[in-house]
Amino acid sequence: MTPDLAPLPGTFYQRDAVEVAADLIGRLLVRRRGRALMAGRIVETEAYRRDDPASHSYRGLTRRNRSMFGPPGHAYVYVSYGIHHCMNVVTAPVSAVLVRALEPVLGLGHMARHRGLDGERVLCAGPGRLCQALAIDRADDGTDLTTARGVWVAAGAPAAEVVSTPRIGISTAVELP
DNA sequence: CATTTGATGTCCT
DNA sequence: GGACATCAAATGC
Repeated sequence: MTPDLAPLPGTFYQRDAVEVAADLIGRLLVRRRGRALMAGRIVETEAYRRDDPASHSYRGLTRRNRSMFGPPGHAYVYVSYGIHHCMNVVTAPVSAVLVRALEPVLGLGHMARHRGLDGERVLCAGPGRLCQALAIDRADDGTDLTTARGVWVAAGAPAAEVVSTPRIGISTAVELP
C-alpha cells in the first residue's frame, strides 16, 4: 500500500492555473529532506493568474516573485507577513497555484517535530502551517517539481469532485472564485 | 466562544 | 509608512 511517489510530468503544469488548481486536489505533495520522507494529500488550493490583481505576478517581476516568471512546474515559495512561508506551483503563463492545505499521509512524526508540537494535531491546515510541517522555505524556491528531489507532486488519487468558493485570506479581487 | 494583537519580509506609494 | 496569498497567543464576552 505504499503510494506511488513518482513526480508528475511537466505537461501537468502547462495549463491554466485554474485548471491545475482543481487537478491538484487529491494529489500528493511529497517532501524529502535528507532521510526524512513526508507526503500529504492536497485538499485546498488557490489559483493566481497573471491578470489577477491579487497575484504576486500582477505588478511584474521582482526579486521575490522571480520563480513565477520561470518555466511552469517549478515551486514559488515566498515569505508571508515576514514570518511564514507559502508554497505555490508555477503554471502557464506566469501564473501559480497556492497550496493551502494538506491531509497528512506520510512522515507525520517529522511534520509534528517541524511544527514544534507535541499534542497538537493541526499539522498541515493552512499554507503557513504546511510549509512549516514540511520544512519548506525560501531555499526551496524555484525547485523543479518534475524531479524527485526536495519537493514534488505525485499522482495520488485525483478528486472526483472539487468545490469552488470565494478565496481565503486576501483583500484584493475577492470576487474571483 | 469571538475578536484583537503581535511577529515582521517584501513590495508598494 | 502602510499593506499583505498568516498564525498563535492574548484579551474580551
